[in-house]
Amino acid sequence: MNNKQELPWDNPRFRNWVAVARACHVLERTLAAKLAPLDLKPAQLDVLMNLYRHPGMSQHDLARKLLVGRSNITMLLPQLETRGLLRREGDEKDKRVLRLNLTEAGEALLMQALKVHMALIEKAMSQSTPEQCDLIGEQMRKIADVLREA
Amino acid sequence: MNNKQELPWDNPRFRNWVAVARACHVLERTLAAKLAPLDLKPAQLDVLMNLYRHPGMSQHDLARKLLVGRSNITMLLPQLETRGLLRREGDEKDKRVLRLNLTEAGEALLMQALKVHMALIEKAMSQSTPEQCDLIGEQMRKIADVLREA
DNA sequence: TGTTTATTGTTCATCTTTGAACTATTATGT
DNA sequence: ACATAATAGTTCAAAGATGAACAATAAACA
Repeated sequence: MNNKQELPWDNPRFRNWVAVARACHVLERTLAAKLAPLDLKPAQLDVLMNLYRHPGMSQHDLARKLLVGRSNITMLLPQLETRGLLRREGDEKDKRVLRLNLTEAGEALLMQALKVHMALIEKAMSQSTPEQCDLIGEQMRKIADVLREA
Repeated sequence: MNNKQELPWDNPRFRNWVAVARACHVLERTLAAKLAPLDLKPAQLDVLMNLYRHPGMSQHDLARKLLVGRSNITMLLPQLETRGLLRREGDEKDKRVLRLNLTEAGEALLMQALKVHMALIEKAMSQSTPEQCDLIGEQMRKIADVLREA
């Protein structure tokens, strides 16, 4: 009666993915700790990074990039706007959308935070050779693609 | 004056790690959706999985395994205990600790949830050859080790 | 033994995240 | 043009996660 399916823990794919998830979790927590002195959280850093790379993007686009709901963005932005790290200005052609841009201060803080983030990732990824590192990135991009259609 | 450090996005390690983080995030969200019919969240599944593998573990040990605070466990368990998925019974030798065990129902639900989880991971990891998959797991375990000392 | 220090689990206040309902605006189709 | 759909952003209540402070128990050690 006991449906003794092959136990996942005997499956390499399962074990290896668990390792991926754990590594992600640990790095995220570590990043949060190292970012604390800048009074910045990982989620906020993600916002700054995306605005730097895509100036003038809308909140909707930002939410999609970050894989979170729009309401999350609405709650997240005021903190950063009040601190003078970004500006929200209405689009002239479409009065529904708000265009987002980093301020000088925002860009400056981002650069500081990126040093921290970068150092952490260096530490993590320097465990691998450049070839291994690229292979990992490539496979992960495939995974994200394949799952987004699921 | 502008400290134009090498921009992270030009750095393969950075780009590749971002891919890892995204893949994790997408899989987590997808898992949450697929687990909804079982009225189970990823965090709860993590609990059941750990109790299955380590019967009788304490809340403290569970928290460490899951990389969360003890209070998190305290808030998480009553839901599962009320549903009859696990039992908490005091250790006789050390009256501080509570020993955790799955019930029959908990084990049954776990098996169902594992099918879902496993299918998702299969889909994700089947993008890679077994060798690539093992390499990924190996590197990720290294990363987790190296960061936990950070 | 008796006192101090550590450990386990809980409580509580706070902060995030989430999704559904809502408003305002634009697009679509007849 | 007009009615209907879709879209951008907000609000709100509920659920989750976090860390500090706390009670009970155990360990260390003088």
